[in-house]
Amino acid sequence: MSIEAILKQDIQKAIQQRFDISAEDIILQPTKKEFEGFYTFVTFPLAKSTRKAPAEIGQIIGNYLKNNSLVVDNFNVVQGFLNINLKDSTWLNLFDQILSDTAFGTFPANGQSVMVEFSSPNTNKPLHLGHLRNNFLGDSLSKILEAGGYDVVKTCLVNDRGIHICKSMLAYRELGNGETPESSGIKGDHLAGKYYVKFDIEYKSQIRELVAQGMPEDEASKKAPWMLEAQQLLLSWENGDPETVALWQKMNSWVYEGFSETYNKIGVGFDKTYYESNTYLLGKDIIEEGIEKNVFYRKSDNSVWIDLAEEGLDEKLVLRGDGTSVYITQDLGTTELKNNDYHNNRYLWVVGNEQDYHFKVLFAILKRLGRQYAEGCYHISYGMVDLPSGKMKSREGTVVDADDLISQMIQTASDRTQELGKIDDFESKEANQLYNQLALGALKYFLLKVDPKKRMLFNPEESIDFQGHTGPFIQYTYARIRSIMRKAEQSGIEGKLPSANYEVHKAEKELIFMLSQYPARVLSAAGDFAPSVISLYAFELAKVYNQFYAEVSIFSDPDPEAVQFRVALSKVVSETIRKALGLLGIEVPERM
RNA sequence: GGUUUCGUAGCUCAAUUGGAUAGAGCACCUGACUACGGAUCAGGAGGUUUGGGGUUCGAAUCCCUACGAGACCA
Repeated sequence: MSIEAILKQDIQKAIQQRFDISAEDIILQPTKKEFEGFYTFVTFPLAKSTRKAPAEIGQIIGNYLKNNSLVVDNFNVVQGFLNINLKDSTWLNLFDQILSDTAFGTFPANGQSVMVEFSSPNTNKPLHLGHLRNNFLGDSLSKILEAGGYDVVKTCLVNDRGIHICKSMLAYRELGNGETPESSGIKGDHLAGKYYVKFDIEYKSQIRELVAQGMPEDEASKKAPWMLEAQQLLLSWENGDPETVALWQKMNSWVYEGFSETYNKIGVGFDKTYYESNTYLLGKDIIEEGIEKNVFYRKSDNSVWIDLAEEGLDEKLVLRGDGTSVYITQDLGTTELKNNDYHNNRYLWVVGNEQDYHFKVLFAILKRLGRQYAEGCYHISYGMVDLPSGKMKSREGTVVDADDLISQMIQTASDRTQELGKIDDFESKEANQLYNQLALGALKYFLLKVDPKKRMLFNPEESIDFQGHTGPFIQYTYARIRSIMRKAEQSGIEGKLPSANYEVHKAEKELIFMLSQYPARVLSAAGDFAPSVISLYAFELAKVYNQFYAEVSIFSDPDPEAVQFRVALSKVVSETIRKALGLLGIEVPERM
């Protein structure tokens, strides 16, 4: 049993014996820094049932613990807060438990399988900052859920067809002059994006022309020649016109090559990729089924609808009058397909909060249709990334391109490292690897430290910071410990637990306490789908270690037991940092 | 217009889900045994948690309201 569980049980006994009340869940919180102790029990809730003052209750329970609990050393009471200190032997015990747990922080398989869909790019433009938040979240969550005991399937649904793709195809056909990634030296996804922008420029000028001729603007935007042509191209594609399909395949293959380069660079991958071009026709049979079951109904124009007023939602179109799909139709079909393919217990979608309503509708429909798997469906809704100038808009060219950003970060990592001159003996390959680790560490940490649900601001100047609350700060702490480990090995010092009468230093207790929290944080991150929980933990652990490091001397302590103990502590901290950052998709360097 | 999310130090974010004197980082000041890695550590300053009501032992957190920002549905 864990120390914390023992402590809770002892408190429960205290309440039972002293007040004759059976307390259900005992909740302990970490004691605030300005007070003495490590665990705090709040006694206010017991005031009513015991008819005693909170401070008195604290005294009574505290005294009981001091006399009867095997783990408690002493206590103090401030108002209704009972602050508890553990015995030195208990601290050593706690550390021993951590030390001997080879799978510390990872949980055995829980028999649950979960599918995480994320990334889901469009093939008409390269990835930008918003995609990075999505990718990092999805990737990190998959790792966290795995550590939490789930069997995880990572999937990606590529939006590879539709009017937007046809726009870049059209612009390329008209203005491309046979340009290729090879001939132009432009990365494939950026090349496609270039023509998407060209379409928009030409299209807008066509609208202006029509408006100048006296046509109202909304009509002009529908009747501009290139818009009509793009729609024509979409029809040709749907009819399988060989020329159109060939162009589509050619451009998409460029994009995929570009994407895979970026995915490799950021270390993200998938177990299964679905393509919308294969799934966009799915869902229509489900519409038929829904009509038969009277879940859906037809309107006079032949369109099909569902009324979700009972769920507090609106009336929602599920199939157009001309029989063509809308987004929700495809999603119904794709979800059914996923379930047929994998039969998972849970289906998660990492998608921006702009689609909150869409997913509410999707899940509500699945429930109405009686799909069992609907219970396991969940939208991991995350906030948009804003810039100091406001929202990113691709049409206004204010997007932060993912590839550009990564290159900039690598450059900064390289400059900063060379300035410090600590790795002058590195081969250039080693050095480049380090710059990559630092650049991605900084970027991933920056995007993952914020609660996913909240929208966040991306300030380019702050994000490239390598000091303070950043990925490189934590990486630095790791590298520093590795340096200590090398020294310990050289001098033949082995890390081990001291004898039972060892007097545990305050800084050592702080470290053990932080370490002991790790497994609970993993579970909490998995439960809340929040990598930020792990991010903050890694930072706190690194900070506590740096305080420890400044406060005590590891190698020059006269007591050899202290030296060995601190080496052991340092080692576990480094491993825990490596694991925690690993859950964020961040690598750790031996030196930096 | 309807629905919905949010508003915390100058800036970016926390606050163990209703608990103590609301905490970190950046930026700004002051300091750190000639030191096991200074990409670090210690300290200072910085707050009416958007305003106003309410609920209770106790509110940044829950309810109402005003203002401000975002998103979605047409």
